[in-house]
Amino acid sequence: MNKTLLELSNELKKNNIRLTHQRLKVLEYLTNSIKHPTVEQIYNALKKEVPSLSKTTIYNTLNYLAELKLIKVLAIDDNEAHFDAVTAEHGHFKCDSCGQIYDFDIDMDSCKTEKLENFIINEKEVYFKGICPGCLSNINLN
Amino acid sequence: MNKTLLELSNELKKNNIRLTHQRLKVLEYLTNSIKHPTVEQIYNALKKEVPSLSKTTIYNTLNYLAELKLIKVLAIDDNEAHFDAVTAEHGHFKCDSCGQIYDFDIDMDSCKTEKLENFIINEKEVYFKGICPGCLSNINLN
DNA sequence: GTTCCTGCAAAAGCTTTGCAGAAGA
DNA sequence: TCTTCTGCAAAGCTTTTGCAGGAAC
Repeated sequence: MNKTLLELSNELKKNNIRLTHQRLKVLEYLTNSIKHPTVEQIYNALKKEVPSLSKTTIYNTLNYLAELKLIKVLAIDDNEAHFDAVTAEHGHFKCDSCGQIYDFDIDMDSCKTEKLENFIINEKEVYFKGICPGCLSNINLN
Repeated sequence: MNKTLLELSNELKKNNIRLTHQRLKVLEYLTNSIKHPTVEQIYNALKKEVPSLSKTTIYNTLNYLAELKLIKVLAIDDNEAHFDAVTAEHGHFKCDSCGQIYDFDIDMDSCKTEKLENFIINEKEVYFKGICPGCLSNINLN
């Protein structure tokens, strides 16, 4: 369940964060994307349409959204952060071969965990890594 | 179940990686530590005993161990990598208040997950974040 | 003696910060 | 008009790389 552009926009307005042209474009790209883009990818995708756009503004916008918990920052990649407009609980699988990140359903409440009785848990991240089916079939063909 | 210094040493020897004085000290520190240290922390802990030690050597050693899957690199912290000599499946909880990382038991096979039938999974990371009991009781006292 | 390692310095890469001019409300 | 934002340049950090001297075997 992706957050819509309208939802994000309204949340920002509520928090007195101005809806500039650049920010709307970043939000639009993020909410339409299923690929958990990086700042670099957002920048490359939008620079034709918004030539003046800077990475600073992208960071600025994403950091606001993350602070308001409207998006998630994924640390699944060693080099750079990926951003996800889907905040509902789900896991992420990163293919070590092609680098693509896939979503998968996971119900953390069904997991047997222990020793966390007196902890307050605000955030749960699940990262799996390996080889995706597409890369697997390519390997088998060779 | 921590890997022992002897186990790690033998594995390195098997892989033709020389057991220098510096590497043994890094291994020793890591296997005796339960706190998932960073490169900075290892460096600060060992520089009195091994004054010439450089961070380059610590990175070098840890990267070898990680490549051989003898230790795990934790991406639970946004700023820097933490290292864990325990490679058996378990989750990590990071306290947003004090920054400490706690281990907890988790049985991933008991989790309801879907959509990963044709994926090869080599690695599973589970990161929870929130407030630990120690910080909670401090907050309540104020 | 050969090979690999160490540690310094420099480079690389992602992210943040300072600030003057521009845009939003 | 007043406040906030943008985008450039520079700085900050962690991590990697190049390389000459040194240690391991």
